[in-house]
Amino acid sequence: MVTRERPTLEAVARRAGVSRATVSRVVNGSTTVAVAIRDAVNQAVEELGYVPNQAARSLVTQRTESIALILPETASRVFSDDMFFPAIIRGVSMELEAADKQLVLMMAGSSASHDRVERYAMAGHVDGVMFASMHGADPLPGALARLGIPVVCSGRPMTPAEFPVPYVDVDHIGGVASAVRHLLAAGRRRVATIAGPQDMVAGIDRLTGYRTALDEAGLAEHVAVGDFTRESGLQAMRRLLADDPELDAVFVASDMMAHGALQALKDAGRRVPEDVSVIGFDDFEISRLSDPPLTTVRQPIVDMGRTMARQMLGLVDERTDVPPAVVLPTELVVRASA
Amino acid sequence: MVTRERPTLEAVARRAGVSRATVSRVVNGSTTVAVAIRDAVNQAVEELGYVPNQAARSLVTQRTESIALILPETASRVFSDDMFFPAIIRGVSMELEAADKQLVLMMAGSSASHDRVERYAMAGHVDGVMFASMHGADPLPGALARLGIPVVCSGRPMTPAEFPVPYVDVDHIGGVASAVRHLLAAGRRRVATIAGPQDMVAGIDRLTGYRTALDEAGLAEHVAVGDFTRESGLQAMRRLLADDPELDAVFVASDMMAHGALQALKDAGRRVPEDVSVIGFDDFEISRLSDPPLTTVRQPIVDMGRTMARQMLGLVDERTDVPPAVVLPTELVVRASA
DNA sequence: GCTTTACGCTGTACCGGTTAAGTACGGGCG
DNA sequence: CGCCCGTACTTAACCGGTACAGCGTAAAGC
Repeated sequence: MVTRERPTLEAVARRAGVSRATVSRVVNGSTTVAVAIRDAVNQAVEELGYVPNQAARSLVTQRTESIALILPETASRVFSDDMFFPAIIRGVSMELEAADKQLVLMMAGSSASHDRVERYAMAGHVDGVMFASMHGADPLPGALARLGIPVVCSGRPMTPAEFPVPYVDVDHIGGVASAVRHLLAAGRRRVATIAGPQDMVAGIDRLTGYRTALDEAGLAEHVAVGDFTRESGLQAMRRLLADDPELDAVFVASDMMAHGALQALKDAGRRVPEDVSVIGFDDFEISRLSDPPLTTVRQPIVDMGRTMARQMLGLVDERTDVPPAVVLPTELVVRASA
Repeated sequence: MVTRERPTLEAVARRAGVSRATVSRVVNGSTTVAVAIRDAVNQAVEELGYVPNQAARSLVTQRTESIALILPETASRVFSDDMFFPAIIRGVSMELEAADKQLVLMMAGSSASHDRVERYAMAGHVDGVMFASMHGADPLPGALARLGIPVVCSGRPMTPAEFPVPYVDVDHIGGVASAVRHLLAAGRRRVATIAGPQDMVAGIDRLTGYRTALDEAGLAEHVAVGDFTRESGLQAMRRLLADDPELDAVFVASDMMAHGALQALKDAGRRVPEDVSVIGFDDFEISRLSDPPLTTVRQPIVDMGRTMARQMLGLVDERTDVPPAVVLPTELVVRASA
């Protein structure tokens, strides 16, 4: 490997016949440089193909211009993770790119990798850390924030955090409630739900939304709990049907579970939506393609990523107007299943 | 933001009553340090919570311990991208993590971002660059390699590259050929294909595999071209059926297109696999769940990621045994559709 | 005409590590 | 006993930038 010598400031300075400091000012776009000199420097930069060395720059500025995004390396990978995280990454990446910051991706989950993340952030390798974790009880975000490192989370933290961390979340409760109201407005009266895991904010809040809407209507609730996977949705739907063969609608707390539920309903000879209406949550691409296409609550995942990134950029710039919490709206997407 | 002062080598040295150099040697695990001193230093490190500053280290070692992964930011996002890249990322990430290297993610595609990537790599911010691009005609990998920067590509480059770049690919041709032979062995004789875009290696090679197997059997080929999307698969299947209503099998060059084809076949009243056998390529999760479950050629995407990363690690270590090309095996996964 | 002020550039001290060269010291050997 | 040598540490010179103090020059002020 020939790693061609990269030209340094010094080299550019010599060639342009000025001092290192002047070249630095030109490169960093200072205004107080005479036009003639600026042009000469720029020409030298051009000719030598000079690119500033980031390590040297970081050393003195104490900034790296890069931001870490931590993904939980869920030991048992859930299929929906493969739909969720890419969208988050895309959103984050768009926003960071616009700000000319770099994105460093890290997996965390094991306590070993926890340490890794902490040490990494402490080593000053990044200017801030974003958590795409959906498990809100993680102590790491708070720990880093306590150390003065800018942190943003996706999803409201579950523990009321002694050290509060800015977060962005979506309006689970409002979205679910309006979905359930949609079912009620269509005349459904035996509305069940397949809830998500109750140790995640997303699972909890979506169940709350369901309860809210049912309370309003004075109807009895009917809950089965799944773990967001398709298989668990299938099982949960079977249980619901066994408990109440007459149910006429079900709100399912994730699209993957909803697809499992559709399968169970088909197996049980129920027609969707004629016999049973189904509404999911997520609005993944596949939900447009299922049979029938799934009515679902869309959460703006790419926007979550963008928003996280924007908050992060605000934090690293030490702006004071960074909101401690942003809750993005959800939207009911009506298709054939309800 | 209180950015608590991070302790430096100097601080640790003072506390341990030794010189900076000695602390450095302890931290980097040099053997020529007396046990007593080593322990004293380690204790001081512990007490102060010392973490070496990466920028300072990089400045002198000329290594950053991080590797970039470039994803093409396909302007018109294809759904399958959302299945492919996460798997690549996962593979890469596993391997890099094991080697204690960081992963920097960058999107590229626009020529502006091209520049960005080039400057970024040149700035010495990463030790090497991996391209997860599937469009093999990109000049950037070659350009970086020429500058002496370690580069690895996923997918055989299309242009025979004046400056060769190590790559990892899968055995498209062999996998497709065995899929088609599977169809022939089941007695199918009018075997069509829905090919991928002919400006991508994956599209070209998979078509070649189909042709190879059909040539062997002395059968006529029947080709429609899609662009790897579900919709294009649906359209292509319609064309194939219109051209030859008697066809009894089709190899489809991607799972997404295969799902479109299944739809078109259903619309046309054909039963799968009774009337028409269908085989896809990719083995995405959804293919297990389709109706009928899709027989498909699996490509080991996570392994591709791992392999890329391993090659990259070899390159940055300047090992001489880094293979210029690795071709991973594909595997026919037989389900109900063929 | 001489001082004051502003401007624009240079010199240089850092940033926090690594590492080659230098030094102190104890032990083996002639 | 003096010499040499290896071991284990310290000293100091970088790495490649940034930023601040300082200085020369020219325009403005009186």
